[in-house]
Amino acid sequence: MADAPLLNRAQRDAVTTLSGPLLVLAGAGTGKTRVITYRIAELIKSGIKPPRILAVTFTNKAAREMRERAIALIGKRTRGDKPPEISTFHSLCVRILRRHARLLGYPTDFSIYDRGDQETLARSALRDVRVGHDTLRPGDLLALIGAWKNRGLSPDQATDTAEKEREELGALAFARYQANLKSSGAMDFDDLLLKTEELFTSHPEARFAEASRFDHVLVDEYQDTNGLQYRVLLALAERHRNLCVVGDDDQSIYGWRGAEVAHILGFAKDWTGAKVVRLEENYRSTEPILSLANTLIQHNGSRHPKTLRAMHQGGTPPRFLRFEDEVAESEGIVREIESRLRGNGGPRVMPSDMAILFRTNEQPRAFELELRRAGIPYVLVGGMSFYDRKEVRDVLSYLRVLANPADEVSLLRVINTPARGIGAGSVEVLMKRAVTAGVPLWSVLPQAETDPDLPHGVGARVDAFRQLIERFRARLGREPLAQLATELIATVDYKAELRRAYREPAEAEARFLGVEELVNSIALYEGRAENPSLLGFLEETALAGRDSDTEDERQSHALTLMTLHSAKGLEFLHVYLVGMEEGLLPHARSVADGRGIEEERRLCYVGVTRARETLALSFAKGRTKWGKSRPSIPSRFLFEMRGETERAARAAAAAAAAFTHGAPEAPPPEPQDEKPAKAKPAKGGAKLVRRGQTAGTASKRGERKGGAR
DNA sequence: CCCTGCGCTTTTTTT
DNA sequence: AAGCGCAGGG
Repeated sequence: MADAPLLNRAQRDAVTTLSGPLLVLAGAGTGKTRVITYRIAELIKSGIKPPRILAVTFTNKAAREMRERAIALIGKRTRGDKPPEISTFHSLCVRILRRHARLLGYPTDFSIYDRGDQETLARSALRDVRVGHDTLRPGDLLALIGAWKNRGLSPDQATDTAEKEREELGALAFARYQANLKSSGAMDFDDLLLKTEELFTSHPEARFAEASRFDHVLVDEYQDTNGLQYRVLLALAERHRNLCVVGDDDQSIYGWRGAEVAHILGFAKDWTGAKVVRLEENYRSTEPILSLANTLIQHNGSRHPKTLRAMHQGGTPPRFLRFEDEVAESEGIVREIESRLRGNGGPRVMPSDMAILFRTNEQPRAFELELRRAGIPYVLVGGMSFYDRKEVRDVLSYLRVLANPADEVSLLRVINTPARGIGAGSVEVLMKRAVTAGVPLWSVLPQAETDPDLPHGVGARVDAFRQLIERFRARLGREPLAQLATELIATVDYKAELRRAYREPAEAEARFLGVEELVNSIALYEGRAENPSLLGFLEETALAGRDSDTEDERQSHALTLMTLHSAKGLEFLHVYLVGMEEGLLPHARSVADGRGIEEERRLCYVGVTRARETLALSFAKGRTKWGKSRPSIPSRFLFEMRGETERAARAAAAAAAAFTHGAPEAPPPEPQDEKPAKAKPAKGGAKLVRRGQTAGTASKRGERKGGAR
């Protein structure tokens, strides 16, 4: 967007309307980040003190970027002054809660439970409430709990509203889940918002104090605000009403997480006198790409009607690529990328100019393999992250126990890792003691030595473990954290544990590198933070684990692989949107109701509008799932984009038939001439490139199979 | 208590 | 294909 005019008329309007509620309906690529940062600068110019401005984003990465841009704009003016508060909803709430946790009966050093911890907790809660034979899966329970928390329901209220049996079971497990969180002195992601709301309702003075810290509130990606976030926002902004929200209803892709488009659609009603500014001039994409996006999104019924105008004329038409299967898809696309990197057939391209976008986290596998073979640097955003690795989680759990010994999920994880003779049976005995006494597991460990129910010798081992933790705990804050962590890892001999668990020496070594990397990140944190503390480090890893500075650094010279959800807000010169198939995009689980399809369509729209200069959409005729190959039907969106509504309907019908009968042997989804690869280019002239399985492809595949064994 | 191996399920997106 | 839970032998 470097070549956009300084500010166009609408942008200027949004930037200079300084007070009262303001809704900026900003289409994709219309410069909304620019509007927010310029607005912050304008507010400061008008005399508002920077720290009295709060800007809220959805990801830490977005917050970091906005902070940098804002500082670059206002730098001189704020010398010596505190900067504006720019953070995500979650870190904002953590900061609020740390100040008032005691009022809610939580320790100030409460732990933050991420998705992995939530699953552990969900699993154990389900074990406790199991009735009869059918039970929920942890993932299903978490989805239920998330929905309840979003609506602000307590476990009791959830029980009252439960209708189906699985909901009753879920509500029961919810009660356990929440009780365990509480006794662990821990909050999950939703709790951070929920407890903030609770704080604001039950302690008006705390709410007043927090709301009084700001005169202006700005919110990015407002279309993805859920009920909890909305209510926290309301509490912070309702006094001064200087609330500026920026978003695009066409890019609302978090409905499954409770995001309500209603919030952005109804903003003018919720905030009387709200001014509305529309940004419709797109500075990102070339005209053919944008027209494809416009055609697609017009198939959605419930939306603010708007049409983006391309400021960049000319450009190449998007291409549609057809492949035999997911392996051919990755081979074909990576070969094309290789040739682009060499500068064949056009200007030379850097890896960082390109992105491969997909719907689900299993899709990048094939691409990773090919990219590694080709020696092309890439970063996989999201998915199995560094912090999901077993060895990293183990060490983090040790650290979390040091910070907050009541943290039960972490304590249970490390109490016998590496194995120190405290088996599952003994842990169960200890747990019973804790439950009966109504105290955290940690608090009953001192009595283990004299516990008659523990097998001989176990009590002493439990006590040795407790003393080990106490010893390190006492040293917190007195010496560098990285040093403490290194020593702890050595004392428990975690390296030996890895050698035991991974018989392949190379793998054990690689795993230990992960541990060392974690220690490095602690050292980096200590160097960077103003007031380094164990709590601060853990908070960063929990809230920002997936996007760190180092990740940013890597991304700056590598090709990006990521989900459509992660791609929101970003842009790339060249985009490959892969796996354009029924069941994948739209995803099978979203097809059930009409509303689901619209969100999938928006997701596709987000993908298309990430591209600046070129866009390729690919699909495979078949795809392997659990070792079995199944035929695929081209996505209805491919047809919709090209104005072939009739064919889109047929693809949808074929998909519905294939999914309901669930037959892998279903007849070929549609006659040969239905395939986009054979269809005539639509108006706007999409150029078609066919890539089937060639002899070269086949032999290459043979090679890899041979080589992999 | 610890380890191995068998069988069963798995189908979305994330702060 | 892969990860998890569980049973059975050291």
